[in-house]
Amino acid sequence: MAGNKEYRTKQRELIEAFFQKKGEQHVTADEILQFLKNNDTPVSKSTVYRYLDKLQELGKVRKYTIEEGVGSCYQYVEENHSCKEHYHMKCLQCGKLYHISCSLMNGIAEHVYQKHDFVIDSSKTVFYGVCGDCRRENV
Amino acid sequence: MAGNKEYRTKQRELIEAFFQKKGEQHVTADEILQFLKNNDTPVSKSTVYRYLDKLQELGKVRKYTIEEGVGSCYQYVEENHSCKEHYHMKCLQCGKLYHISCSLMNGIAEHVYQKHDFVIDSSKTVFYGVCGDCRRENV
DNA sequence: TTGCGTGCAAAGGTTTTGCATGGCA
DNA sequence: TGCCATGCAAAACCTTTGCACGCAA
Repeated sequence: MAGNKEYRTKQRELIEAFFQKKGEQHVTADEILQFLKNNDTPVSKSTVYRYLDKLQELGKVRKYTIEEGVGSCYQYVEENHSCKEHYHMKCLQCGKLYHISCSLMNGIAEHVYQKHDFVIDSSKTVFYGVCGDCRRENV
Repeated sequence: MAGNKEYRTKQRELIEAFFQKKGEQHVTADEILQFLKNNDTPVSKSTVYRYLDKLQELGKVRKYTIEEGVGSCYQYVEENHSCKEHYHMKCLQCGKLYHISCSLMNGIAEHVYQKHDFVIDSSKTVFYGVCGDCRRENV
């Protein structure tokens, strides 16, 4: 038959707990690994990656590829704000990643769709520039 | 002294020729490797990656990370169209690159600066999504 | 001749996979 | 008990690096 059982295991609970703790922050596979190792509850790489894939399929997590040499980022999708759209801004100097979500920014996708015939995938779109902190430091 | 010599070699000419041929399409390191190998003018991986880095530094090529398992994409920057004042939209399906410039889009940078304390570098920012042509084809 | 560019192979990092074992239901 | 999930190690991937040799100027 269609063997689609899903087991609830300790490892999966730990991984989800880490995501909950991080809220809407981005998390890398390695951060999960390290955190669990430091808490004396190590989980293997394969398990993390496999479960990350599964969570992504289920729509509970989004996957981003922002910079290379660092690995992909994963972000937990809260049940309640599942459709919350937002963009990322990455500072080219300090490398920090910011989230922006406001009415103007959230209207961009609609505008671009209406006027430019293009459907934006905000999860893959990153604004590059320089953040305020770095700008002030540079003076 | 400031030993900043730049040699013009056969390998570099071949790589640039490939970019020229591809126009504004995106290209992966592997595509360059394969194309040159099929043309009986193989070039080593190291050379491709090293020259790609150099081209990027010189601003002749832009580097994007779109999907993984595929590697990074590189796009040739035509000398004449300096794409400074507007944004790019890249279709994730056909790889085509579109330019958008309109009052609303051009106001984004100002808004983000005023409200989010971040200076956008529009030349490095790319909107990812699906273009109208591909969307209609998918139906 | 000078010193930048190249090729090869090895190393680097992240992610995937095969297989035997473990553990949920 | 039946399967799914796990862990380990090895492999697969893309990319970078060290070193000796080649080649443009």
